[in-house]
Amino acid sequence: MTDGPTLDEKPRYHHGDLQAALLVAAEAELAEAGIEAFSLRRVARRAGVSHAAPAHHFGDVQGLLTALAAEGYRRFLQAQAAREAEATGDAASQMVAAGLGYIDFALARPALFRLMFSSDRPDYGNADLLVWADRAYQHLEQGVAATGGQGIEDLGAVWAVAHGLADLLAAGRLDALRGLPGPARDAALAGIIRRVLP
Amino acid sequence: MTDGPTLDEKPRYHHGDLQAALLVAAEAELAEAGIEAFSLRRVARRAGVSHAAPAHHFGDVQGLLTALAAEGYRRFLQAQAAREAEATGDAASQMVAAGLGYIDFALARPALFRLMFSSDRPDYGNADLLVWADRAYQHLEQGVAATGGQGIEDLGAVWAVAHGLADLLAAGRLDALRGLPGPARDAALAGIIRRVLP
DNA sequence: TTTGGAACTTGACGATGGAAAGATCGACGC
DNA sequence: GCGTCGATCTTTCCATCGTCAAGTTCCAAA
Repeated sequence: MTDGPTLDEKPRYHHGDLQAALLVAAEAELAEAGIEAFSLRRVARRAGVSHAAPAHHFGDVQGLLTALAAEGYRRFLQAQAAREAEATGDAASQMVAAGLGYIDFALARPALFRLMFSSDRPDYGNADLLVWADRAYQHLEQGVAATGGQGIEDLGAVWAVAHGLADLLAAGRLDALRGLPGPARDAALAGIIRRVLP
Repeated sequence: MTDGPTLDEKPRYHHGDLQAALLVAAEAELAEAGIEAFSLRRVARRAGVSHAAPAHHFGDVQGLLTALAAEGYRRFLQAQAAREAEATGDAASQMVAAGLGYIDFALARPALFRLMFSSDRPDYGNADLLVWADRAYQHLEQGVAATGGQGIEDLGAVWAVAHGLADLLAAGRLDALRGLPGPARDAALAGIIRRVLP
């Protein structure tokens, strides 16, 4: 990972760090084409490599999309952490912040969000993906517990609003809300999330 | 549409009602394969017709999926109406019932639900699809207004919980809730929905 | 320096969606 | 009854896709 290939190297037979380059290319492809038009061969072209090269690192398309989804959950947690860092320390505010981070992520990377939450293509038996998805779930669980929530009903309520807002906004179904000026939008979303807190 | 072809007719060159037959086949294909593996040629085979036959009735895959999505919104409204008919007449109970119908639909036809809410493939410029999607939106708007809701925040709150619950449950992400015995599940879901009512 | 394995390429296969061109059929005018 | 014309459906062809098998290039350890 350290001292990777610089930009002005002459083309070599061995790429150097194809695995990472393919992930970058795949994310770009996903963002531009969406999951439903995602093409492995285009990803390979994007990375300047033959169409069969990805197989060696990821097995098949599913392998690549699985790795991408796992990476997605990592960023997903980062987005929530970023909002939480800006919020006051009480449990309710932290929970609201996590929800806003959830929504931030969906709006910033809608195709990746869809890959993670509305696609059959990643392999949810994969250990790495499971770990990161589970980490995201546990983060939610802890946040709900901190606000005094108990049981699946409290957890489901918080998850559902956050996820529902994220999914609808990312799909362009709640443009009246999305179109609000930044702070007003945040306030409106925060107000909605607060309604379901225990 | 009346006196359509009976089951025991000999195979004819002209199908009789291919348009309808293709929609039925397409829904089966969608339910079995999902959107991401949906194959137009398999739909044609299912309907006992050449792979190019659908083109004449729907143009291309997008046309067929668009028609399917429009049909989906019709059923979606029916599912909500069914729950509303069983509920008491006060506005809040009606709103909760609509939410339960929303969830019923997503659980009964997850792939169709995903086509309608998480796919780029239908053509949302299509007039028929727009009409039905809009009808569903208006139904929600009226329900929220009846409970005294005003503005995008009240509407967004109700839509988000219902949609979030539906999407997460359909994706198998809230199995602890889904696994509850029928009445207990309904009660839990109703409790969650009530939290966001104005 | 040799050599074995990892990284990558090339070429092939079956499946897909769409376009083009031909075959069949029903309905309407005469 | 008889054409004929447009709608319906089939056949054939093409580019693209994902995967597989076999070959090539390169690195690094022995």
